[in-house]
Amino acid sequence: MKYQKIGNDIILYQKDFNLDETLDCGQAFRWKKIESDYDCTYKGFFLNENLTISQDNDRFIFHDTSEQDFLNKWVEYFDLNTDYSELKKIFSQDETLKKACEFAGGIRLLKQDFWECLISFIISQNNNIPRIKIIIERLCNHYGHFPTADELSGETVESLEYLKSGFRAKYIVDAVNKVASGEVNPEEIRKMSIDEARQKLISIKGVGAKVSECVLLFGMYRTEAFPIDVWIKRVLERYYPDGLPEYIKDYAGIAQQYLFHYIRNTEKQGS
DNA sequence: TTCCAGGCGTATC
DNA sequence: GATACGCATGGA
Repeated sequence: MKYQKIGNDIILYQKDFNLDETLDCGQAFRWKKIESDYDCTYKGFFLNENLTISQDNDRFIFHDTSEQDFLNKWVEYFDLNTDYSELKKIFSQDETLKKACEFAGGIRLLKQDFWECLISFIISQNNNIPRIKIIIERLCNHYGHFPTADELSGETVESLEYLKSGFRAKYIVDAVNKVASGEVNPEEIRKMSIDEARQKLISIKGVGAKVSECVLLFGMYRTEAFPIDVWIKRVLERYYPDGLPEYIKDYAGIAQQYLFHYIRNTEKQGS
């Protein structure tokens, strides 16, 4: 990893990384694109650490970031110690995945917070990405940050009405209750086999196969997790009637990100 | 007006 | 165990 400290910024040169593809592909919901003189600039959060990050080709600027924060937080969050060239080489043995990797090869899997992912993907069900972002933003504005399970523990369906999250409010309340009480414990889930972890997560009302898979993939870096939503269902029916290739298994979730972005952005145009 | 959105719970067979 | 349907909300 090649980086240098210049003034208050960290400058990183990095391949296989594109901010638009990574921060606006439906895996994280708290990044906003802002105007700048760079190719693009995003402002957002990991937990409640905020960051403004810009990109010019393979040059990245972590604005107002100490070397310590960069190394301890952001290198981890953006998964910068993983060799995505190597992953894409493995994926590209498959024709469809090869196209997906070529279409948006700058996607990286963000190592997000478990709790934030749990709430975010409960909100995501039968919902669209712009509206998911708005609901999460209302929640964060209300508390001044993304609230913890303890902070939310007094909330009810009625008190959450301002979120306009519809039928999902009762699911948020159940997730809060189960996590705040310790019935669902992230540190225990982290040690479980993936099947045990799925079972545990599904015990929360409003968490089913898809949401639990997203929480494991995005919130616990379980790269073998493979969320199947309406788009991935289409990919599987069209390109993988006999199942996914065995060699992607350990990183199926990362492959899923390339496939999700590919089908969603090629199909939208009505091709 | 109707349809749809990174699904899930419930009823019914 | 599989399948059908309702669900809050808001944009297209």
